[in-house]
Amino acid sequence: MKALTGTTSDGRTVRRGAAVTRPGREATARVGRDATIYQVAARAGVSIATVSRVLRGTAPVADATRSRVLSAVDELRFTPSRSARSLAEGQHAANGIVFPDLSGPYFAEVVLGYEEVAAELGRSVLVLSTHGRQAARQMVMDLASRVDGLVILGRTVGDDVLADLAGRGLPLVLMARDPVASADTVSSENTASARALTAHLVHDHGYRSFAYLGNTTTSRDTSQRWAAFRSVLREAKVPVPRAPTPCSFDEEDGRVAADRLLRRKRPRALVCANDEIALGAVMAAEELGLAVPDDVAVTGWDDVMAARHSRPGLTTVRQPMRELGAWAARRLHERLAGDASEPRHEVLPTQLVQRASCGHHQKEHQ
Amino acid sequence: MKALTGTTSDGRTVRRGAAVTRPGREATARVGRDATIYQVAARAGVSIATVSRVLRGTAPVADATRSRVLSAVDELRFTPSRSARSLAEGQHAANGIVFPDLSGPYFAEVVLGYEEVAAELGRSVLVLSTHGRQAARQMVMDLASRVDGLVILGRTVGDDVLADLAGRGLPLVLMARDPVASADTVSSENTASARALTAHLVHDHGYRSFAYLGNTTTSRDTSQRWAAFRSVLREAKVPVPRAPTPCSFDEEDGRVAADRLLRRKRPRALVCANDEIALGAVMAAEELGLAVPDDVAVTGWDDVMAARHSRPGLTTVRQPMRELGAWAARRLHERLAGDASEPRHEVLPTQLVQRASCGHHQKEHQ
DNA sequence: GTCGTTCCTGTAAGCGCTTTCACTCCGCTT
DNA sequence: AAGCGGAGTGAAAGCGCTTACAGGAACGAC
Repeated sequence: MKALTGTTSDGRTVRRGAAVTRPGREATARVGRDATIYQVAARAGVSIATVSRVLRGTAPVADATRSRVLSAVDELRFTPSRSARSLAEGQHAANGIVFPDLSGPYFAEVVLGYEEVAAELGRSVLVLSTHGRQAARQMVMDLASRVDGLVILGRTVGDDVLADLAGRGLPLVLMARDPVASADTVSSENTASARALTAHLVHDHGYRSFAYLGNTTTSRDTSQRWAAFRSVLREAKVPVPRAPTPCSFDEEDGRVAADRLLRRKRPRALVCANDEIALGAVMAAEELGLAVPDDVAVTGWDDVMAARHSRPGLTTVRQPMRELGAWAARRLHERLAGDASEPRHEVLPTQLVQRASCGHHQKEHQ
Repeated sequence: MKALTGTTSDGRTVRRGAAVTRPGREATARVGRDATIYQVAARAGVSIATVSRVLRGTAPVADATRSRVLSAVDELRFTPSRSARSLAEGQHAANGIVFPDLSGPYFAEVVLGYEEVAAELGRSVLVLSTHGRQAARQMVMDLASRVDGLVILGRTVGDDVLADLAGRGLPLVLMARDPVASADTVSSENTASARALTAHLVHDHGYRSFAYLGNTTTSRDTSQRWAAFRSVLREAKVPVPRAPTPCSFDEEDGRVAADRLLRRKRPRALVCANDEIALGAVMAAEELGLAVPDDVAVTGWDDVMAARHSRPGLTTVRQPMRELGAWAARRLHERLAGDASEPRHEVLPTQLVQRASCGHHQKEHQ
């Protein structure tokens, strides 16, 4: 290492010095300039290559050298710069998840399941909620440049964006969305369970007039449920509502929509696109002096916590929210590990949960 | 631009070529190599500096040049590399949020409020849930190297980690945690509302025997509530429980803890550290054939959705969960914008929500 | 005409890592 | 005694941007 060391650290010292005095850098709140690998190398009397090797364990390093490097790292509280590493490696060791809105237990649970597995696999996770903003495309593209792979929920962004992303070779996992390009997809089962739910209402309870609450254009999940709902009614020769009663996916909107609906007609059963709408609907019914389920039956979807505690207990369909996120995280990881097999389209099972809001049963569950 | 252009693009072309053929790069799933600023520059017949200027708008560029660059960008579907930009700028344009666990409506709402504001301010957000993992320190440090600022909830990590982070000049906002170093903090009001809640139970309802359910060591919030609860009892000369009944913050644990407790003693009122525990406790009471609130009163904290829908309605204290996240995001942004003023310690107001689970009132809130 | 000025643009030096290549020792074989 | 292979290390080229600095050109003003 003779004179070389000196040269190295000197050369670098000059650079650093120049950088520090360099004007024009906006004054961020950052104060204590982090140590760089050059400083560590200088202190340990080795080259930066060796420091890197010690830290990453990519090549044998003599014990004596290693420990010198390690103490230098320690003394300087050195933490390698993530962006420099990413730039050099061409990887981020991070992946993202995009959803239309984080509100509501559904998205929260999905993100939880995702984060847990991703963290386990050593990947950082970036979240982006588009909130239906106009700038969604831009935001997603920006996110894309920070990650190695992306999970996208529902119809957050258009097919063109997906195609663009896929075209860049960015591994994608789509959730609750129709397959696009070469991306993997995960969703939970909708058709069979929506059929089972509707059949239960028609055949076990004998209801003959229905309404469906919820938007069916913003999500593949709900449009599938709506379609299954209709087909069961049609097959049973029960009047089929022309269209769903539009309503966004929160409680207040469910309450308002149900209130308006119940003042006009009086369907015997309200099938709602998710639990929050359903809970809002129950509230609206009670405000109008209608008893649930005796005057009007109500069902939800998801089986969120409040569904279990509400009065009456809400009949709903449980979907494996965390598992959806977890599956996506695992699949993305496989892709990033080099799996180039055909896209997979996973459908996770759901479960009909009968409680009191849809009517009284023989063996009451609640 | 004469021969210069040629030189530039050539020189770069050689580099790129070398990079592409360069062996050893692990085969990630990435396929379609993204375009770089060099290719855009070559195509538009300008230097990379000009491309950068067009894209960032940092200096005047002739209209003709600008449009040539823009078309090149378009044709090549160029998206600047985020890591290169971060490295050059010394900034990430991202910030992170760390919490012990994402489960439960509380954390979900905080994160939502945070994400919404951060995104609005043009910052990407990284989330990290430590899940009480051993590697928490490592994970947080890793996260720290990817962001310009960090929000940390509760006692996720030790003071030493915080000091280290702060020492590096990383702006920090602490939530629901005792002030440390020079970090800003936000929390919601605990003492006054816990006093009001307890006083209501003692004075308005006249209860004389109490239990407190929930861990008080893992969070400043709950330990403050516990302290306030005790002091009101002491002042009212009501027997004070020696210690809280330990119980983690989920429903199932609440149910189990309450079940065990109610089989031994029979406190007249159960004050719970959050709504989930309370809901679990209500369930346990009912399973034991006890009526809520007639045999045993129960109160929660947070006012999550299920609290409103449960039977009986849960008396609780509403805390501005989203606003906590939003405040943190805004404060962090101010810090990053250069605000170097004294650390702020914000306390957001809460609100006592009286429903039926604590006993019957004159004017029933339901 | 000459001399600022104002506009545009290019050159090149970083930013802080990773990794290839080359080279020096050493201990062992033949 | 010459050769070989492996272990350990350093030099330097990249990774893809941003930006200070240095002109060149066009335009008025005197």
